[in-house]
Amino acid sequence: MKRVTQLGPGRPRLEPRRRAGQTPRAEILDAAAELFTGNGYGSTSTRAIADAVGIRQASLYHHFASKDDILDALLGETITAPLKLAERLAESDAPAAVRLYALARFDVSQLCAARWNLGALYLLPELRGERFAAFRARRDDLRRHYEILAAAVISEAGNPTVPGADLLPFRLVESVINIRSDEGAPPRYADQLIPDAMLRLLGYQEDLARTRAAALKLG
Amino acid sequence: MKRVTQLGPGRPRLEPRRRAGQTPRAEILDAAAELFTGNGYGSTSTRAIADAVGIRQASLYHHFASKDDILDALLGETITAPLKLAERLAESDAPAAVRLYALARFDVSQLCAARWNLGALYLLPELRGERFAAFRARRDDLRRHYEILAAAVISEAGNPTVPGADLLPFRLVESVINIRSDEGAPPRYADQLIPDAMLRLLGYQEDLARTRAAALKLG
DNA sequence: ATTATCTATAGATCTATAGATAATGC
DNA sequence: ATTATCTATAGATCTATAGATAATGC
Repeated sequence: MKRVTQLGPGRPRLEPRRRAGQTPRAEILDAAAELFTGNGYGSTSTRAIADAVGIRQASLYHHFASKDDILDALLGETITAPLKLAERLAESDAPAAVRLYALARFDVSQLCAARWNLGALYLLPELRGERFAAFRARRDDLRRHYEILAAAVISEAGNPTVPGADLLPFRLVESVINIRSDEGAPPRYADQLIPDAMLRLLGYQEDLARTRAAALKLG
Repeated sequence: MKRVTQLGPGRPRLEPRRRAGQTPRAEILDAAAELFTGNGYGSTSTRAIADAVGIRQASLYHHFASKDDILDALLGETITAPLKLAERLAESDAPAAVRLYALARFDVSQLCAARWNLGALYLLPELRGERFAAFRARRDDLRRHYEILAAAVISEAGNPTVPGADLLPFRLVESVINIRSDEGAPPRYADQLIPDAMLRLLGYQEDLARTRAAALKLG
């Protein structure tokens, strides 16, 4: 009879599988995400991660060369999809407000729906090092996409607005991370509240329901 | 001749003073703030703090019982002044928009001017524990002051706005922390950009220059 | 043969305590 | 006497490596 703990080659584990994920790599990432967001990155030991997976501490090193590599893999996952959408939207000829709405809505939905609030790790001082330069560059890219779209919305709307307002849409999206962290859950209807709020802030006066509908077709 | 390293009783240090602060306690807090915001909380050892101050690791324990106590003292400092102002403004009979403007402007100015970007520590998962319950309660208080003022602005302005918008002023203030972290410096004129933006978001249509002037008299 | 795990451990930390020492201040 | 520092160290970690073992798959 086949044991549920055994999915392929390799010496069997002493403990049954207990984490989300079909591969050891996915199990490790799920456990690390829970611990990093729950107890802190620097305060989480490789032993704690291994214990949460149900393997020995040394076995982690078969899948990741270091704790940094685990963090990098987790952060990378969060940025790939929105960045890809941003690049696709940059090619679109839809109005800037519709494209910004689509990007923000997608990004907010992902931040709300994710199993763990990984966005809370973006402010980690540990990310300053060379090790995470590639991650920072991709995140900067995403931020620039927001700023370009925001500037275009301001210009297309043609209404007076606060100078520097183009910085704020990206930060409004990030605010979902803080709300989720403080209140234990994302705000209700965040995927509507945040995009609506950012367009109003940019001086956009058109009908938001229509803009939203157009954005949904783009996404 | 009196040595500069000696400010009072106690065995002399082996190394000269080098940190901001007139007391050992202040020197330790300054060094810890630099390291916590630069390298991460969990990744900063008590030895690293002591080295940055120029004392022995064990000497820290004469001033703080644990690393947690150092973090708590740092966080407490950041919240005291804005909370005090919020309590004073709650008594005022000025229009809600003026009071919200005054609070946000003060809070943003402090976040921008602070020697270290301590706000970046607010998302630390380490703060979830019982140890930091008092800090969390004070921060929740401040957040509620923002939400009450924001709801009052929406109601006084009487213009249509996005449902849930009352959550966002507090988050716009926090965005200064993220901008400072990502760009290395606070946004120019943040103390005007952020309060202006939040009032517009709440549907406030009056003249912002006049509101700002009234807020400055209140502060 | 390849893979994923295991056991064992080296060497480097890290936090916190005990107790000595060298100033000031009464 | 009081204070702030020092030296020394116990005991508990923590990361990463070396090498053995027990599966699968060809």
